[in-house]
Amino acid sequence: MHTVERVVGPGFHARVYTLVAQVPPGRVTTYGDVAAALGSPRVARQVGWALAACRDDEVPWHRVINARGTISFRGDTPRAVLQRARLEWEGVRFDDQGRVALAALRHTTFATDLDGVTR
DNA sequence: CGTATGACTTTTA
DNA sequence: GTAAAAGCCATAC
Repeated sequence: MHTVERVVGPGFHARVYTLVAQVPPGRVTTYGDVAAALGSPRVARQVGWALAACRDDEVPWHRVINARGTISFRGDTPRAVLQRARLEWEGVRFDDQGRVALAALRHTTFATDLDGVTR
């Protein structure tokens, strides 16, 4: 199915994919952590933007949530439901508030391997 | 090239 | 604890 033709377009996306892809299953990370791994904790928005433009099934975008430990969705409810379903399917438990144990599942150990990526 | 928006974060009240 | 405002950078028009 179509492979990703242009993963490395803007460049930023490539790094986001790499970091997110390094997040182990059953674990979650926040946009800020990914942004911080990229070098700037303020680019969290761009991280979300990169994931929004992401159509790569190989990228566990569902493992990326906001700093509140909840799923971020700005009008795309189906997407949030899908994300929660995938996380639950991986073993992530949600509380009554729809939040995950961010303190325990928060993955901040990123190995910036930009070997195969532009750099 | 300039303006507007955005799957966010953080600070301050 | 919640609420509102400012900040940051990239994509889209």
